[in-house]
Amino acid sequence: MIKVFLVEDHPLVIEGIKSLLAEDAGIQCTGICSTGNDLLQLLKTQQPDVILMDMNLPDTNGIDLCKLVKASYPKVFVVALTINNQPGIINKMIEIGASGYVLKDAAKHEIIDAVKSVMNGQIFYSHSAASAMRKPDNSLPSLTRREKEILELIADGMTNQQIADKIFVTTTTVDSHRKNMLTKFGVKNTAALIKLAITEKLI
Amino acid sequence: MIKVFLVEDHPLVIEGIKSLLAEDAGIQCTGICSTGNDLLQLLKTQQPDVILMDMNLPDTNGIDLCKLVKASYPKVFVVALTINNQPGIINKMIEIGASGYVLKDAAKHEIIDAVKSVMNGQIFYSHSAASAMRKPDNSLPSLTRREKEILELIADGMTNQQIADKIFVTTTTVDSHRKNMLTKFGVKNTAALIKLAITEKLI
DNA sequence: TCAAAATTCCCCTAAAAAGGGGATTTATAT
DNA sequence: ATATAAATCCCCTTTTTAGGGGAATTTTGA
Repeated sequence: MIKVFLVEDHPLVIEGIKSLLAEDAGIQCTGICSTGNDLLQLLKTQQPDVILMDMNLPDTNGIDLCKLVKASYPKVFVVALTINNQPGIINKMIEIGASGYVLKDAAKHEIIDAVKSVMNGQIFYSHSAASAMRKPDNSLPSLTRREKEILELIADGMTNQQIADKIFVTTTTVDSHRKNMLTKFGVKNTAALIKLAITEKLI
Repeated sequence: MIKVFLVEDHPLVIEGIKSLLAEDAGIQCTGICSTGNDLLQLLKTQQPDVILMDMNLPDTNGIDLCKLVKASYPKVFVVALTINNQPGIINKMIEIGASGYVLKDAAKHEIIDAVKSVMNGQIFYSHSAASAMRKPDNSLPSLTRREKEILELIADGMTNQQIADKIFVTTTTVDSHRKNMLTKFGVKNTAALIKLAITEKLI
């Protein structure tokens, strides 16, 4: 019997997954919680074989939570659940020790497939996650700490001058970072940069 | 026996709602489809009492689909399902004839409550939808057709000049629209405008 | 039908961003 | 230790946007 924990904050999705898992006699859902903290508490008393973990939790994000879980319980398999298929995030999750990635638009059977596959030591990708990754070079450049900080201030409507005053650098520095970002993302102006940053969840 | 159609494209949410509805003996789910078109086809052969309708479908949006449904089948109650609680959309849906609005983070019982309430002729809001509306003046100005068109081009990185050439107006016209949007949303520059437009799902 | 909203267009100036070229000093990771 | 990346700073010019006025013509909804 495979024991599964479910970490998910949307009651409707919880219901959906519960009822899907219930259809398979070899799988038992032994724990459900809706926050990262709840999961960490629950893990102190019992460990499942597999954790189905939503990437967008109220108190944390999938990357950090997965890191924490794998650090303390390396033998527990983590399968990421998410609505957004960002190849960057998928790779990041696998890198830090997750065993699978299932998009919420996955077909019904894919949840059960995922649980069983990772128990065999395989890495499982749902059909749509796999196709998202197959797309040629979908990997975006990443923002440095400073760039992210500045980009967020730009998105808030601040000018180079205002940002410079706020973070105690000169305007040329801020402008350099801005131009750097335009170049590295291959966009022509700030408007396109902001759009890309938000839709790709860089900020 | 209340007959319910479910229009939803995420298999996991379908499962969740199906299993929730199955818990109530007075409700029967007589049709499930995942696109607006499928719903319109299905309605030709049979009409339910209530339609639970996701607002984000692959081929259409909730507003348009609800309009179409209510135009042909005014006696069918429509309950909107959504993950994002935008007070503007909530009001719009009720305005065009929907009978309820349930957020996907609603508690389990709220789906069944919603179905039963609207059958009694009431307007039903899930707890979180209701609290979203109670927030003082959360309503954002809306974009006109032209403004939306131009804003999308701005977000794609085009300058006033390039947009003007594309839509066959002068640059001053494009600039007027841009400035209008800055004013009506109370933001200082285009970067902040794009951020707001994307996060509020205006484009 | 008729007022309100949307769309279009023009003037002006000042401020900000983009595009080009560099260069130096910290960090940081192999 | 030492390349590599990140962060800082400077020059220059041109383009674009912002901020301040208006005003005419369509559309559209009540």
